[in-house]
Amino acid sequence: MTRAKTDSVRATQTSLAVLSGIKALGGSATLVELADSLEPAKSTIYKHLVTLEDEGLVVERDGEYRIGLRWLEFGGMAQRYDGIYEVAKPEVRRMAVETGELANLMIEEQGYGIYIHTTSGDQAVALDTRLGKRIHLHKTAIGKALLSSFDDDRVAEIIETRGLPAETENTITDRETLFTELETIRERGVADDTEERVDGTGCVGVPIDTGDRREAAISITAPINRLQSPGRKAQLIDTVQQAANVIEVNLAHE
Amino acid sequence: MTRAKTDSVRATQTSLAVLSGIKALGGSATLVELADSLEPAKSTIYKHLVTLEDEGLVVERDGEYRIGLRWLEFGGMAQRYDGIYEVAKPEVRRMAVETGELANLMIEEQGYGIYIHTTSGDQAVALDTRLGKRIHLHKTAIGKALLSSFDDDRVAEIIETRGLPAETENTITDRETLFTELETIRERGVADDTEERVDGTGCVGVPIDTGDRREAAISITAPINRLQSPGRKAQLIDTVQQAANVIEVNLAHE
DNA sequence: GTTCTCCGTTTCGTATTTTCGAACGCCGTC
DNA sequence: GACGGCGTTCGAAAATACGAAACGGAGAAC
Repeated sequence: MTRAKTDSVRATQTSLAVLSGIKALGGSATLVELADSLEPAKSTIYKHLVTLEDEGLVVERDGEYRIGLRWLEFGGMAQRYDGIYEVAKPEVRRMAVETGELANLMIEEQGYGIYIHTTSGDQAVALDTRLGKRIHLHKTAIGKALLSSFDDDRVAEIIETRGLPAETENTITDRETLFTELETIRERGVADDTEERVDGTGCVGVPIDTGDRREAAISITAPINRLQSPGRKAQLIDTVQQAANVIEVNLAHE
Repeated sequence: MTRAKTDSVRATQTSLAVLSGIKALGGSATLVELADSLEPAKSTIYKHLVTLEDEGLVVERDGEYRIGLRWLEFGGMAQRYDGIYEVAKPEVRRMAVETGELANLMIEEQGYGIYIHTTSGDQAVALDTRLGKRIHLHKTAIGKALLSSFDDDRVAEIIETRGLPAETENTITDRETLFTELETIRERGVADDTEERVDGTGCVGVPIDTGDRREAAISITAPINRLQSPGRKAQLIDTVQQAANVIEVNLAHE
């Protein structure tokens, strides 16, 4: 089908396709639903489901298959591998409490940004930026903050492998525009976006100097009406920058 | 009903064995380390690693393979499937803040208990009860609280499939002792343990009535010296029971 | 009560893959 | 300049994942 470098283990890919199928169908699905939406034969999917259930990666309940909690066992391990999560977590929470908005922590992996922690304040927008959510880096302030801490070669490589797909009308889809913006972010020390990923919301984000660990960034997401008030925006930027500072100091002291 | 023994997809199991191998080696490992600790040939493990890396389940960094953040993508989905997580999360946090101890939320799956949320207060013990941690239900107060909300048949089935292995000298390993204890827990409405899973710490936990959702329980973990002071223990029990109440009310109102 | 329908489950033969062990080539160290 | 450790590639043989079709049980329809 696709390019054959060191060709992969097909059965593993099939298993993952089944898992992705469950996810695509909203988190739970019957065998027939999966067979209809996926390529492999029903019996094949069934066999994979049985295998995955044995391993705890899939659970059957009320006649439907859903993602198992075993994923958290490995996920929790990946989440705290760097130690960044544990240091940043209290500061992210403080941002959410102080501002009432949605506060996030992101790490780059394989050219994508992954939210490894999010906390909602009491006026926070309800969004899909949940734990484990994986997005293109160019689509949001926190992702652009991450990109701004990479050198141009690395950014170019990410653009090449992951592309610059649009999400809303405001998403940056042009390579030159993105590089210009990253330069601006590096000068100002803060990234922002206005309805670049989700209509009606925007973010302010800053990168975190993690020493020799993986790059990370934090952000605050807010509805645009609050974000467009200049005083409010300055306040949010201040909060994010202070939090980043605290995290950097604590990381350095570990 | 009966285990039909539709034989499993072996390659998928091998992939998972590789993942478990990485986990067993502390979260990161080289190919040779894995080949030494696992059954399959080096080249086989290598091929699986390449496949898993393509999928984001494994990431290579500094010459070592480690668990990828993609696990959080599915894990986050499993975590919040029931809606229990989001309702309980703020109350668990409140418990941690009020008491300064470690507060936990657990759900049963396939006969095991999985911590789907934990929060540390400012005096909390440092423990391995992290997000996604999977333990035998009989080994800890929160697990016994879960068991106390099941009927005897279901408890018997779990004992049969998962056993009653010991963790410390105080772990309950006898079936009758466990059933007696569960009866006591049902009467008192609260479960506790003293060094039954980890020497030096104990817990108090209560089950949560989740309606028709999956059963859940919350607990507070503390060092035994604080837990053995009667006034303190009563205080912790009170906190846990109140939190459970709030969660139950909020779940019913959804 | 009978038929119909849907869905999970099982069977089975074969072509496809996984698997293994050996060999290769890279890189830093002795 | 050889050595040792490592990730990577190769080819052949064995193992098994796969698909098509059939089974059977539970409701729904009539």
